[in-house]
Amino acid sequence: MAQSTPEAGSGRVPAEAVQEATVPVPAAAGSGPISHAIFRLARLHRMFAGQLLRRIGLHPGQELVMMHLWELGPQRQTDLVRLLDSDAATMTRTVRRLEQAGFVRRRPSPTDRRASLIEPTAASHALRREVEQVWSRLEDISTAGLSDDERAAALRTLERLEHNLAVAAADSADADPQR
Amino acid sequence: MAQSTPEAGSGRVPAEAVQEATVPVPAAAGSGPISHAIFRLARLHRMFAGQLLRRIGLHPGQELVMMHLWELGPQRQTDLVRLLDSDAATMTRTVRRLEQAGFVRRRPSPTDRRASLIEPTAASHALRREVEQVWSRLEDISTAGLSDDERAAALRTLERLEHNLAVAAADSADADPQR
DNA sequence: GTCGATTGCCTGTCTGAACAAGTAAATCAC
DNA sequence: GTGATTTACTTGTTCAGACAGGCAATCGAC
Repeated sequence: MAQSTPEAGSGRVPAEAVQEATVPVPAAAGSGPISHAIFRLARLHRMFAGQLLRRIGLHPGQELVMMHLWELGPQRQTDLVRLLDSDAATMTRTVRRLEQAGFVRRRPSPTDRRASLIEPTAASHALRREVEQVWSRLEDISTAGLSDDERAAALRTLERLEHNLAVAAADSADADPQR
Repeated sequence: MAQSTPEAGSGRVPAEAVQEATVPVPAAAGSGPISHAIFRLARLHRMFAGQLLRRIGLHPGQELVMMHLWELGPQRQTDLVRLLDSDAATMTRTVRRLEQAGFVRRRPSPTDRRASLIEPTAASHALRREVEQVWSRLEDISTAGLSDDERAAALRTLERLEHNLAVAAADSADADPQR
């Protein structure tokens, strides 16, 4: 988040200052306004989520692993990778850190000696409500001042952009099938 | 991006498969639908930008530094940090890598012996058009099938969400001014 | 059964991003 | 001018994420 607001620290933040901080890339923004907006929104959103998660002892990304484990029960790493559309290498390290933090435990799979089952610990269940509060807080903040209709419209917009990118990714993926 | 589409690789990707890949977090998504949509959109967008940038020899983030240098001319690192709303430490390393890649050069500031001026090299100017093409391509893909009105509406939506988060960030920043 | 391919997982490496801490130069207060 | 503070930058550490490579267990074709 860097220095957030250099001139702040004392009193109220004027609306212009917020507007300023909202548009950190005024110069090169002319090129792709929507792309730039996605980029900036993503930055802020991730930063905010990171702040909230830090207070409960999780790093961004770890909460998603835990949520899946809480909902679905013990999973192999491969399953987690598929659920999160993540990377096996990243999952190896994320699980190890969660294990070191005491939030998950590994148990050898009874049917496949290559795999191990990752399961949430009892200690982790205390986190669950906090994680849900973080998500709910994030949602409230993001959609502050929006009516139900506007939220539905915003969701459709986001999903439409996502769908466009997903289709393009799938197209370019089977355009060069060298993997 | 991981394995994109496990069952693909042969022919066309059915719409359901795209939809599947579009929603990698179906389970825990019920909590904050908009937050989740932002998260997924951001992931895809970043991944796509990364793919395009990789072909021209840049890593995500580096292109923003270069765009500012091309537009504004030589800048101190502090200026770049402020323009990108980034971090001084990150900027130190990013500039070093761009320097090693031959895209920027450092020159000591004539007026401030603490600072150095970062300037784009002649070699870097060949990149400029390619970077602009990447941004334009990304914009086209993201907004495919949207009318001008819909693009404007999407932009307003994104900026509204961004504004909400920016205000909340500013508020929580001057709520605890211990920094 | 045996051999080859696939699957599950790990390590190494490189990148951005964030935080903490430190150094050196410039600026401000007196 | 002297001392305290601020500024510009660097380094160290830790995290996620992506890619390459590698090992061992499993599965499939034969």
